[in-house]
Amino acid sequence: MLDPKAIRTDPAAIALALRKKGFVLDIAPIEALESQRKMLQVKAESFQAERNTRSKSIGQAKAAGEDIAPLLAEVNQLKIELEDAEARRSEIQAQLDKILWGIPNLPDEEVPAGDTEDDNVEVCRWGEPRDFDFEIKDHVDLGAGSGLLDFEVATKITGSRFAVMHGQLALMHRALIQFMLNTHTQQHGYEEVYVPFMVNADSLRGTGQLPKFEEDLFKLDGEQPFYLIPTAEVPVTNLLRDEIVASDTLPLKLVCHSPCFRSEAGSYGRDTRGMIRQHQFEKVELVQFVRPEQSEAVLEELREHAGTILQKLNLPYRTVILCGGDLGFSAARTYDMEVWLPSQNKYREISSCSNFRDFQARRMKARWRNPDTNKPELLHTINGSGLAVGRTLIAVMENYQQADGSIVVPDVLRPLMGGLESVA
RNA sequence: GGAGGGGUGGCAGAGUGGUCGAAUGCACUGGUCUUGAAAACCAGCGUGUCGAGAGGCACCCAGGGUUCGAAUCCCUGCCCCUCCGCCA
Repeated sequence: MLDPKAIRTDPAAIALALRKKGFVLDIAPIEALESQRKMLQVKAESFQAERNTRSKSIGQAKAAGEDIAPLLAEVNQLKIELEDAEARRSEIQAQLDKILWGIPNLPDEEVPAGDTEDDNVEVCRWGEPRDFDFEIKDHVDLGAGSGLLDFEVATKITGSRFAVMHGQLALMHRALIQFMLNTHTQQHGYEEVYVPFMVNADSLRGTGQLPKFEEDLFKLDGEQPFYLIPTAEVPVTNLLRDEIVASDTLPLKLVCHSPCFRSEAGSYGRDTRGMIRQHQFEKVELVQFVRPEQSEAVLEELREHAGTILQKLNLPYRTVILCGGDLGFSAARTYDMEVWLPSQNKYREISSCSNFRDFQARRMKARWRNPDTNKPELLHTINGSGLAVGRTLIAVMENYQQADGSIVVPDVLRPLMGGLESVA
């Protein structure tokens, strides 16, 4: 959520900044509702003040044994007026909230203009795509050849956009998770957390998936209105919802492995082949809570942490900064890390690292006590995948494939796979 | 699943429907004392919002309701605890 005060003071500037994200902010209704809200609030509060003092004097009169009937008659009219003003105020406030909770975060100055992913700007590149001297296969054919990756049986037991992995491939998938967690906890200073994979609506509102993107989520149909998490970002970031943390707990760096569940509504026909776009996938997520002045530097640091994984796996990748139109609802700035996929002859997203500034923190009231002012202030939140495990597995399969269809196990994974050198 | 008991400030823990935003203790911050520290003593110490300020308003799990007035009464939900049953 944006600072309502900022919207009040300079709505035109906010609207201009949001245009870069392709969001048209209609200022007039906000200003109209805001002025009504203010008027009604002042009115309602003065009625409340009046009621409070009168009620007190009734109490005193009663204690003194006086007749309170005339006082009661007086205050009755007041009560009716108060109820009316209060009802109108809360109606206006609800309308205002509906608008405010649906306004996306402001993009940073440095975010390039543009509408689609084609307008994203490459900022760096690492590694050289390998030259193959044989006809390459994609991960689907590689998996079918070895019998270790099966989409048909997943369709039978559940439906489309699911996969079943067997044997050594399932082992490699698990090793990747282990490798990522170990690296981030042992080398990058993150604390590992395990969290619920179902969350309530408040949590999803906090990080920004709700109220606008409910169709992207899987909602449970049981008695409890829970949702499956689309990313560990949701439960992990909400750890600090409604909390005020001491300054010496910052920066708080958390890493979490979780499954992620996405409905992929609206992406029919996209990436239908293979394991690129699934309803369920594993991800290792990095989340940091920091002092506001540190968030820019920490975003750079965090994307290096994600990059380290790709480098240790020796997978070629590039980093792009998302243009305004491609930027997510809650993000002020996002870098996508894209890994080289030989079968597609292009780079594909494998991590997304974003600075949300105080946008999520304001929605979830995540604060820290600033020792300089001794007042609670909003935190900044930063997160990124480190990495998407399913896509990392695809990248390893395709980049490490051999002419015979086997897959060489990357050096860093071997100790985690009982010394296995090749998956066939 | 059955039967009970609870949810109050960072923690512990009071609170006959009427100066209760809330006693008290601990913790914390500042000060006095001390060579220094501890102890003792004094003072301060929730969040949000409106206001230049004085101060107003709201918040005692959440949402409704009763009342002139609700932390206190009623309803619903959520959560926690104890016992029985069941269970990875």
